[in-house]
Amino acid sequence: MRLVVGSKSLKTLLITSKDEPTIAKIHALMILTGIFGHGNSNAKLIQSYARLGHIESARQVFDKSPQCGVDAWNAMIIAYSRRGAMFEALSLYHRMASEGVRPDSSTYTVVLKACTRSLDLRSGEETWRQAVDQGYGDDVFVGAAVLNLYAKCGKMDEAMRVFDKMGRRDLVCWTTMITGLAQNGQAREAVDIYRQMHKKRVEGDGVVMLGLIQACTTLGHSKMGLSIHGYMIRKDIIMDVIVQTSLVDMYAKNGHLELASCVFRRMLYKNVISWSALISGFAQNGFAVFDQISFRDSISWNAIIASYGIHGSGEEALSLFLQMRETNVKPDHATFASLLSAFSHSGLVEKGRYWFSIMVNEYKIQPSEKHYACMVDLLSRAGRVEEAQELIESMITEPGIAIWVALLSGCLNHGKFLIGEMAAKKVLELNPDDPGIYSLVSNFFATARRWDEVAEVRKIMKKTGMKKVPGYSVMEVNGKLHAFLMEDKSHHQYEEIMQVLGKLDYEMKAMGYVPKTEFVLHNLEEEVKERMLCNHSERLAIAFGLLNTGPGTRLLITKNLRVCGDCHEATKFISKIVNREIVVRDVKRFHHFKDGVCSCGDYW
DNA sequence: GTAGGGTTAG
Repeated sequence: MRLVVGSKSLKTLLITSKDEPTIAKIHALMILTGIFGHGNSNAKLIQSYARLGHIESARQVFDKSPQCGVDAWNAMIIAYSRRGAMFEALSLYHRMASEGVRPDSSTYTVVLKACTRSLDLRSGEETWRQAVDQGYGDDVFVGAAVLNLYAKCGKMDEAMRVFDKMGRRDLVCWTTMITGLAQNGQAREAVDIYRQMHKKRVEGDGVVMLGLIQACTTLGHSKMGLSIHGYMIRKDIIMDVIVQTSLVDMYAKNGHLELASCVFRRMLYKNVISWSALISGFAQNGFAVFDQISFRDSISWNAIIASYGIHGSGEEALSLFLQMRETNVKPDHATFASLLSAFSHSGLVEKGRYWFSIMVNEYKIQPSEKHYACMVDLLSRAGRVEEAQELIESMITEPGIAIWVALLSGCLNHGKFLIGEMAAKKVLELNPDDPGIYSLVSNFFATARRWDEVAEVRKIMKKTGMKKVPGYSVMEVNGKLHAFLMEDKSHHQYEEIMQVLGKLDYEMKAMGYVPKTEFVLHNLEEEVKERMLCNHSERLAIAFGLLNTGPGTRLLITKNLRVCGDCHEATKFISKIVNREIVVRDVKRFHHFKDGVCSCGDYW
C-alpha cells in the first residue's frame, strides 16, 4: 500500500490532535516521510506538544531538528514562558543570535512578555532596545508588550514616555495604559487616557472597560461606574465573568450593595470560566472544553461574599457561601479569605472559628498567611487578643507583618498594652514600608503614654524618608467628585463648612460626645487637639454633603485611610442629629451610620 | 497563521 501524505495534511492533523499519542504518531510519520525538518513542520510539532503541556517532548523536537527557523524558536520560547520557565525562555532568546537566527516581531513580543511575567525589568528593557535596533520599535505588538512590562513593574512614567512616542496605537495599547494606570493608583489618569481614546474613535471592548471599572472603584465614582455599565449595555459589549465580577466589586465598593447583588444574580455563568477562554477553548479542543469547565471558577462568588463582608453583613455572606456550596462551586482559599474577613467585620467570632476549622479539616485547604491574618483580626478586634496570640503561636510558618499588625490594632482598640508592646516590636523588626503602619505603632505607644517610643518611631520614619500619608475624603455630589484634605481651607465653601461643623460640635457635646484626643500629638493644648480632630477630612466631607444635598439624602464618603476612632464616634452622633444615613467607605470596609449607631457594631 | 491588554481575597 502506498502512503500518500502531504506536509499540509499532517499539519492540519496536528492542529486538531488532542492527545500526546496522536501527536507522537504524526511526529513519527513526519520522520518516515521525510517531511520532518522541512519548512516549519518542527514548529508545528513543538506547538502541538507544548499545547498539551509536554514541554520535554517539545524540546526534543527542537533539539533534534536539523535546523530551526524563527517559528520553531518562537514556539519553544512561548512554551517555556507559558510554563513560567523564564530562565530557559531568555537563554533560548540569547542563543538565537549566536546561531544566526534573526528574531522577528513575535520573538520580541514573547520575550518581553516573559520578562513581564518575571518582573525582570532589566532584561525587558534590554530586549526592547534590541527590538528598536532591529526596526521593530513601531510594531504595535512589541509596543503593547513593552508598555505592559513597564506597567507591571510599576513604572508608569516610563510607560507613558513610550506611549506618547508611539506612531500607531491599537486597542490593546490603549487598554494596557488604562489598566496599568488604574492598577498603579493613578485612576484619574486612567480615565483621562480613556477619554483620549474615545475621542480618537477607538471602539472599546470588555477588557478596556474592566480597567475603567477598576478606576471608578478606586475613585469611588459611582456615577461614572453606572454610566460605564450603561455604555456596555448600549454598545452590546460582551460582559464575561471577569467583567461582571468587576461590576459586582465596583458597585459594592461604591456603596451600592443592592446593585452588586443585582448584577450577581443576573450573571448567567457565575461559575464558568470566562467567555473568551471558553471560545478559545472551543477553537482548540471543540466540545471537549465542556469537560474542563465543570464548576471550577469561583471568583464571582468570592466577590459577592466579600461585598457583603465589607458592608458588615456577615450572616448574608455566610448564606451566600452556603448557596455557593449547593451550586457545587468549590470554595477556594480566596473564598475563605472573604468569608473569614466578613465574620471579622461583623464580630462573628464563633462562626469564624468554626469555618476556619472546616476549611482546614473538611476542605483540606492549608491556611495561608492571609487566613491567619483574618483570624487574628477577628479575635483581636473582638478584644480576644490572648486567643489571637495563641493562634499565632500555633502557626508552623513564621508570622508575617499583616498578622502582627492585626494583633497590634486589636491591642490598641482594647487597651491591651502588654501583648501590644510585643506586637509593636515585631512589627518594627520587620521594617514595614508602609507609613500607615508606623502611624499605627505610634498611635499605640501614644495611647500607652510611652512618649519615648513615640519619638523613636518618628525617628525611624524620618530616617527612612517616609511621610505620613495625608488623609483625604471624597464625596460625590451631582456626579462630580469633591476631595477634602485634613484642615482643607482651599474649598470655596470652607467658611460655611466650618459653620456647620461648629453647630454640630455644640449639639454633639450636649448629647454627651467627648472628643477622643489621645491619638493627636501629645504636646499640644487640649483645645488645639480638639480642633484638629474636628477638621479631619471626613468631617469636612460630611459637612459639605449636608450643605449640598437635600434633606434625607444618603451621604456617601470615601476615605483613603481607616476612619479614626473619634470621627467614628462623632459620625454616629451626626447621623442622629441630622437624621441622615451616612455611609463611609474607608480603606478596609463600609460603615453605615444611622440613628446614632454604626452598622459595624463598633467592630472596625 | 503567531505574538501584545483582564479576574475575586488581604
